[in-house]
Amino acid sequence: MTLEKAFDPRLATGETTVTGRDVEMLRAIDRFGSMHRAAAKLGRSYPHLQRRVVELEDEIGQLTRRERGGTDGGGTRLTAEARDLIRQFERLRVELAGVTTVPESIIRGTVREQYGELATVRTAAGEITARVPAATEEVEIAVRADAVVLMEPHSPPHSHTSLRNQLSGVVSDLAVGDATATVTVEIADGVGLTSVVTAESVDRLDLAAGTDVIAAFKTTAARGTPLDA
Amino acid sequence: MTLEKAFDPRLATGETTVTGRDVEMLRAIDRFGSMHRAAAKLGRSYPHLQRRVVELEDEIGQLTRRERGGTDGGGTRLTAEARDLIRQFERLRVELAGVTTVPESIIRGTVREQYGELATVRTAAGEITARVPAATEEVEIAVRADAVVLMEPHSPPHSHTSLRNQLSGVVSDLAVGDATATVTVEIADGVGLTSVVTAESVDRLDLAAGTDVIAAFKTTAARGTPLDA
DNA sequence: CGGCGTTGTGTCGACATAGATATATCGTCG
DNA sequence: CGACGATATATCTATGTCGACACAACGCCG
Repeated sequence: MTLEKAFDPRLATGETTVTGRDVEMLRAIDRFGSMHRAAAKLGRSYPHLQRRVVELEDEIGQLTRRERGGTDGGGTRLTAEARDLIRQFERLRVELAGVTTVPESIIRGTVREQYGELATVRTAAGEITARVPAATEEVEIAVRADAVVLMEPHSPPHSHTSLRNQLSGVVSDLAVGDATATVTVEIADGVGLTSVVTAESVDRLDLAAGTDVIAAFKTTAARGTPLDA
Repeated sequence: MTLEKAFDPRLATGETTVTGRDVEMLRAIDRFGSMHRAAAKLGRSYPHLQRRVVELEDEIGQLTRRERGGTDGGGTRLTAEARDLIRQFERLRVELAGVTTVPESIIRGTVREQYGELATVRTAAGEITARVPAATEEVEIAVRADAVVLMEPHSPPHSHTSLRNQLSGVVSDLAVGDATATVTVEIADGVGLTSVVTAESVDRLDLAAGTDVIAAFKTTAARGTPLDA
């Protein structure tokens, strides 16, 4: 049974929350120039759509310029604020989609020391510093593959960067795609760390199954979730 | 009007989707040992809760061991699969929450060349390679602050890493918190790139307002969203 | 054997959501 | 002044969700 990650993005303000349906509605109004045609194209009723527009504007401010009468009977156009709203929502959707799309690596460990929102965690691959909620012992550390940097093993020590977790390992799996490649580095027995890099980086770092590499990631990119509770 | 990013996590399988409410229900069953008490504590009706458990099990497989009769009247316990499900959901929630919590930097640009899912984009801060949907011209590139690596400017060139975007700039803002710090680097006039690093990295890299630094991020961590549409 | 606290069902009604329908209003044009 | 196509609004109805209530089945115990 494979469970797929999914989500519903929302933009919330005290009272109302803007949903994907609302954004779809605004897009349709923008494209078709009137709420009537937007409602028709979306297959939803005009009265509810119209009320929703008013409701949103009561909360968020003017989103449309609605005019009735005139040679074409009138119509509705979006304001710049509405377009900003759409862009903001789209960015959120893309960012959230990244979470469900990008592979993540899970490393179990036990918390050694906690510093505010950070902690050092002992794992099979050595000590890792990560974001960990307070007062937890056993944790799972999750690292997104697009946050894992691969480095040549014999390069000078990278002490002058903010990459605090640097784990040496061996490439155990390499899937080169169109323009990107998914690389899994075994950093300890049975512990893999997956990274998504450009195909160009695969060439530049001379990566292949069996290659020695250093997999690095920032403390703030590693998130621990409690295992107990 | 500030709109807060929000989301509803889900775990989807062909037919049913597991919602936060379902996970909360499983947690309550686990804690109180019976569906009746779980329903009471959650303030929801037993029949619907019970039906939902059966419905979920029909889709996902056995989640509970339900027993009736006996000295204590029976009760319901979770299976290991149910606990896995809860953990998986919690990880998703944490990852998605990261998106709404971590600051992101937005850089506008125009696509120069597209390679599959990647593209080089001309921006005010120079060329940047990023993930960009096909057939778009004007884009906004979003980079999460926990994916931005800070490096000393005079260190040897980091050509032996998978960090393809390396932009030099000046620290324009520095907010040191409990254990982490939010650093904004001005990489061009009016273009800021925000990074969240550990307080220790601030010391190690000797960061302060006005310091020269290199801000780097992976191509796969930069996501473009179309501006036109 | 009856009591108890469960799990398992069936059914009803309250409530919110959304489409369907009807009507009023508005402003330009022929 | 009437037609047209849009906005604005009231109201009815279908639908789905969920709590409320009722009742059967189960299995151990006193």
